[in-house]
Amino acid sequence: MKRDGEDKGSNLRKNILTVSRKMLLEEGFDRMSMRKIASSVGFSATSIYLYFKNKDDLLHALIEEGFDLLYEALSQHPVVKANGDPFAVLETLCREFVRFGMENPEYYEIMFQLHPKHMQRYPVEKYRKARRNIDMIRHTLEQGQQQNLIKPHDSRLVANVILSTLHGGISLMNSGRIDVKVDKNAYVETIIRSVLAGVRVN
Amino acid sequence: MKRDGEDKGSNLRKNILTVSRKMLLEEGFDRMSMRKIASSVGFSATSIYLYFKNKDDLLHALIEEGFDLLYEALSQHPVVKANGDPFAVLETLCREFVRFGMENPEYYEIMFQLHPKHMQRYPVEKYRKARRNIDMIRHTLEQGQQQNLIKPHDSRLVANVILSTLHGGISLMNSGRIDVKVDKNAYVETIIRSVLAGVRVN
Amino acid sequence: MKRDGEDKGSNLRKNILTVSRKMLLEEGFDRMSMRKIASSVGFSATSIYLYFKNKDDLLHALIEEGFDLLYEALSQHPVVKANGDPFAVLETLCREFVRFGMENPEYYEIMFQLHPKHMQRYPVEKYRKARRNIDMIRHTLEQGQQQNLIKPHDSRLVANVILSTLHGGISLMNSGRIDVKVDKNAYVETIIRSVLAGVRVN
Amino acid sequence: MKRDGEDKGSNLRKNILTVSRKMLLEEGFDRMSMRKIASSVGFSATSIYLYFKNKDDLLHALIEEGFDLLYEALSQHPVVKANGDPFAVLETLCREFVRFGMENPEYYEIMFQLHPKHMQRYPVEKYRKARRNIDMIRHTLEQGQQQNLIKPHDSRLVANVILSTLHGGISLMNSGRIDVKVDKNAYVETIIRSVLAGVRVN
DNA sequence: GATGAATGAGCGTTCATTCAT
DNA sequence: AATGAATGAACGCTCATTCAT
Repeated sequence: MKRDGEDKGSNLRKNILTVSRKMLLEEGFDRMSMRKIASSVGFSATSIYLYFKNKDDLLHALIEEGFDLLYEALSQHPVVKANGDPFAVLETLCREFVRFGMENPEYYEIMFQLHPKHMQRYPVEKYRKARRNIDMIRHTLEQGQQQNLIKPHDSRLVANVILSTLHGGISLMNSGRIDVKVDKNAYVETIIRSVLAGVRVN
Repeated sequence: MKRDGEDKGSNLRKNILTVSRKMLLEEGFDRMSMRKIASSVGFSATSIYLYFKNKDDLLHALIEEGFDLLYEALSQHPVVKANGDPFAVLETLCREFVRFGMENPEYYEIMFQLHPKHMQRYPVEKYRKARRNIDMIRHTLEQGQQQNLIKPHDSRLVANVILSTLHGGISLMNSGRIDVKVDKNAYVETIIRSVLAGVRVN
Repeated sequence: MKRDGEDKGSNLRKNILTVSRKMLLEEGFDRMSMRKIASSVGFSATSIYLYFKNKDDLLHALIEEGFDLLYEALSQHPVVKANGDPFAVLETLCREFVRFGMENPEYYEIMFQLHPKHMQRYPVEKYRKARRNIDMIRHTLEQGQQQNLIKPHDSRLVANVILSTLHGGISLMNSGRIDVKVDKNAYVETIIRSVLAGVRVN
Repeated sequence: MKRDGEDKGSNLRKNILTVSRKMLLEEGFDRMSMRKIASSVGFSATSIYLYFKNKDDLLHALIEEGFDLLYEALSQHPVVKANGDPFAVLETLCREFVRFGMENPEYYEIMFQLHPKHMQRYPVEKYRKARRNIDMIRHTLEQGQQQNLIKPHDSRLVANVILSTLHGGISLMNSGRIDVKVDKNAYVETIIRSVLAGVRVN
């Protein structure tokens, strides 16, 4: 039941992350405990500390994974890879972002909602991973601006505004704050269209 | 029967709420504990239970306070009371909402971010207070539509989308997820302008 | 909801006892709390202390009630009142005792099982009430002895033995320690018959 | 995986059981608390949970110990091991049972009086240990029946009745409900004799 | 006769973490 | 590389009781 062949070496680290992720997804962030993770991964509670300094450290690793996953989802999408019409790319980025957020609410929570108290200890170098995603949007905006498809505004600012618009939708959805009488699809669709409309050159 | 709140000018009850709010702001929701509140307010842990049935009850009282405060801020604003140009009213509502969110991050968190798990026990009658605010936006939209100033869309849907756009900005700001290189004022301004532009009849 | 006409005077005392008894029967002894009793009787928690010095005091009053009730059941039974054949009386006393114990398990518990810790403070004068019941058995035995129907043994001793035999049955039944495969009626019947057979002159 | 008990010669585990037993005796079951046990055994409250999953688990371990001890006392008695005259064996079993009950009131209470509420979580496999003891009585009865020494009644039923007769005596004695004027030895002796007389073929 | 305010003590339990091995 | 033993701190909550009014 415990260690089998695969657990050798620092595979344990990966196992811990996998289990944590699962627990995060299934039970939520604050129900995720070191003990439960340890016992679920088949090792003693102490062993986790061989791979993660403390709970925050593990948490930060999870966040990093989340940003990697998101980056993967965005950057590997065919439309994005094709790198054709900046507008189509932008739309894809938006849709993928929303999809990611709604399909991985707990991941999304630690990535974008987690209380700043936990972020103060977030290692600086890891912010880069978080920024990669917004940089994709920004980059796409700039391409569109060069082709006169997108309004010539400060791309950093606009990218952040786009992100926060999408975030608003995901966040309210995930925390059940959207009026039950509102159709979820229409809601998402409206948000995305409003984002695109906001930047498009008329 | 005590513990009902409204009745009685109980200072302790108010103190508890004040301290809780502060603790919420400074330490985040899940670090807010009954015991800490009690000791911080200078009473025994038991005493809190004279005024609040349990932690959720206290939490709900805080949320209610937040919605009252927000409603006050929105409904009492001169421009809103004047009830003139729907567009001006809408802009005011947006600005006030953002201001409220950024000036009261502690309230804002429990009002709009708190995990649904805690909302399950939220007394139904209090939902009305939460809805009052979005209804103001909706109502304004409808007035604008009648005057052909605002696009004729489903007002409920649009009101929710507006709210989530504003929410996205507030939320990311408050949780420190906005690029430090982005000017906060420009950021907020852009969001509000984009909201207004989105609904305006061209 | 609270006080109506009947509560005047020390009727409250009776109400408290009634409610306690109900709570005792429905929820068991250690779930019976002063607060719950108070709120259930419609008075403030403090009011109980006007009528009972403390929880033990209330408990002792309940025990006393129990013994009164038992005495009532035994002494008022037609067969007992008729005071005819001592054997018939003895059988009746046994049956009534068992019935009482099985129909009022929680009462029975505080009367006959409650941890001695609680009995140390039991006021001496109240022991008399407890003794009245066993004295009835004893008295019946002596009557039977005079008529040469019952073996001439120390009646006090035998009465106690009879009581403990019955008690054993009740106690094991009530605490679920009797083999499920044993028919409850046959079990009780056997016990009672064995008690009677044990004292009968052959 | 720890906390399984049998494995490991853990002193602490034994200490916990010893202290619990003592506390049970001195203060009664519902005054027995995990924290008091811990501090009495000289460890932190947390440590108990390294050896027992929870309070019920500890309780069940105590009960099990009790049944083991009782079984030991009964099955290892010379007369019982000799397995000669069923009547002598039966008498021995009765005497040993009573002796055990009176010498180990703390064990006895949880084994035979503890409120069923706590038995609901009692692991099924442990019921077997509880049954072993009554089965010895039953087995002896059957042997006696084969030799025409004991009345041919349903052995299961009779065994249960015998047990409850003995139990009644032990229980009332241990809870101080026996008239102080009754000689304890005569009392016990009478009970045992009445049990034996009840089953003997005349 | 009755209450509201308040408390100290206690409960079972979970948690992240440390340390010696 | 991994563990077992142990802990301090905390948590939400309930309880019997007191006291001033």
